[in-house]
Amino acid sequence: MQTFTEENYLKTIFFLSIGTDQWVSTNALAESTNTRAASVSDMLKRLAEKELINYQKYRGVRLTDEGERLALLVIRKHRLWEVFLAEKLQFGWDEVHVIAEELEHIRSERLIEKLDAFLGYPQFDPHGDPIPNAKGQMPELSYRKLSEVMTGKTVLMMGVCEHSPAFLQHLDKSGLTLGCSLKVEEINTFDQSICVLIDNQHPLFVSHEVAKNLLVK
Amino acid sequence: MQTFTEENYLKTIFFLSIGTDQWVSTNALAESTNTRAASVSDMLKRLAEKELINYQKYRGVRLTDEGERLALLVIRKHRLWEVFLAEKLQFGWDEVHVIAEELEHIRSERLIEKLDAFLGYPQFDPHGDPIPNAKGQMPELSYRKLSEVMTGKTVLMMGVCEHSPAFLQHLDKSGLTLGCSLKVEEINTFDQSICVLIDNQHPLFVSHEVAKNLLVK
DNA sequence: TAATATTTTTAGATTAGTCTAAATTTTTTA
DNA sequence: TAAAAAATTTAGACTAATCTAAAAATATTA
Repeated sequence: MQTFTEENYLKTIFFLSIGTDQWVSTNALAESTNTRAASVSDMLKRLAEKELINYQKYRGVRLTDEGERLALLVIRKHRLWEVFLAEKLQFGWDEVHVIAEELEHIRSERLIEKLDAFLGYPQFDPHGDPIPNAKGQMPELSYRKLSEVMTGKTVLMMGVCEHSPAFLQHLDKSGLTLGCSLKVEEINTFDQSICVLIDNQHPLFVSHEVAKNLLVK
Repeated sequence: MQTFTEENYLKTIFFLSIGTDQWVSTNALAESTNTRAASVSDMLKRLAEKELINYQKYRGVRLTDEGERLALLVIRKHRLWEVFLAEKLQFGWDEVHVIAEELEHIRSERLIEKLDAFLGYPQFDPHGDPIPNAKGQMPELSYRKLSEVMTGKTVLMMGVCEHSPAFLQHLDKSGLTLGCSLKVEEINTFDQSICVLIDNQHPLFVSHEVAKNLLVK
């Protein structure tokens, strides 16, 4: 049985590992968890003791299979609660993360399985992120970024890379919602900004900064 | 902002104060919180420091107005979550308490107000206990115990005193649910056990021990 | 490759919440 | 009402999670 803090470390290590086959560094963890490197070192010893991570002094950490399974179960809970908050309680997609950060630590397997059923076994959270299954497995998704799409192509908005409220509120204001179609009309060579047509109706100017953070297929 | 532990102490002091105008004793708190008297003394100093209780050494504690308000807000959250678990997730009334003990500490006013709305502003939790309002006020209910009802009278089952899973499961097995009508057919003078007629249909034998824990009107 | 810079770990403290054992206060009782 | 019993508090210690400052290891660079 893990503490809240241990669960948060596992989750953080998981996210920092994604995409790289590198070991996660102490400093990266300190930054992500808003603590100091010394505190991270302490915690890593504890997690290694419990065999949830492989830890090599000065070299970094990796999740063990069990550590990854636990991390994914926490992420599963987080994302299911986000769906609940957005769909049932009408919270905005920019608001759900903070509350789910607390709810994800509620310990009851039955609760989460019943919640899953109540929500109709959703596959994605309100940001388009996939929801791991009860065994702690998550499908690999291979979406492109909008910034990589060629002029003239039409794609569907499937998710976001950036999850900050500020970014999500910006998308709301721009009329960019999950599932909308985006036709790339023009890419400005100067600053990589893009003109898109949303759902074949509304034109929109999208900065490169934003385009880099939109996942499409 | 209180910690989980502080919130639990406030809640416990509140429940131990109900009905009596006595001050709550250190030992009573130690028993309720499954800690030692010494630990309680420590915590009481902290809570007194924060002006959430009036604490007189060796004499006991009382909640201040602010302490009572906070206790009632925790109870509000607890009971609203219980309604959610029972009505939306189909948990039994014997299962909801344990999970709500964790959910009651989630910190978001907006969450609890939206949950309240989602549930249709329920007035009672699955055990018939009243739900405090957002200001931290709870209606006084004056129900009798079934053990105090005269032979021949018909009453409605409104709540329970005892909340243990074992007791609630016993009621389930007996067919005693909130809102059912109970006609007292006979009271055995020997052991105070009672014969009742449930909903004018099924006869049932009720021990004094059970009757003492059923609230009726 | 030696000197410097960066990263990481260790050492030693701190806080919340808990404990046991001993001291103190209050209550009960003879 | 003094002695015994019960309740409560204090003293001192422990654990988890954190911190700062210093030491040690690794990486960079001239």
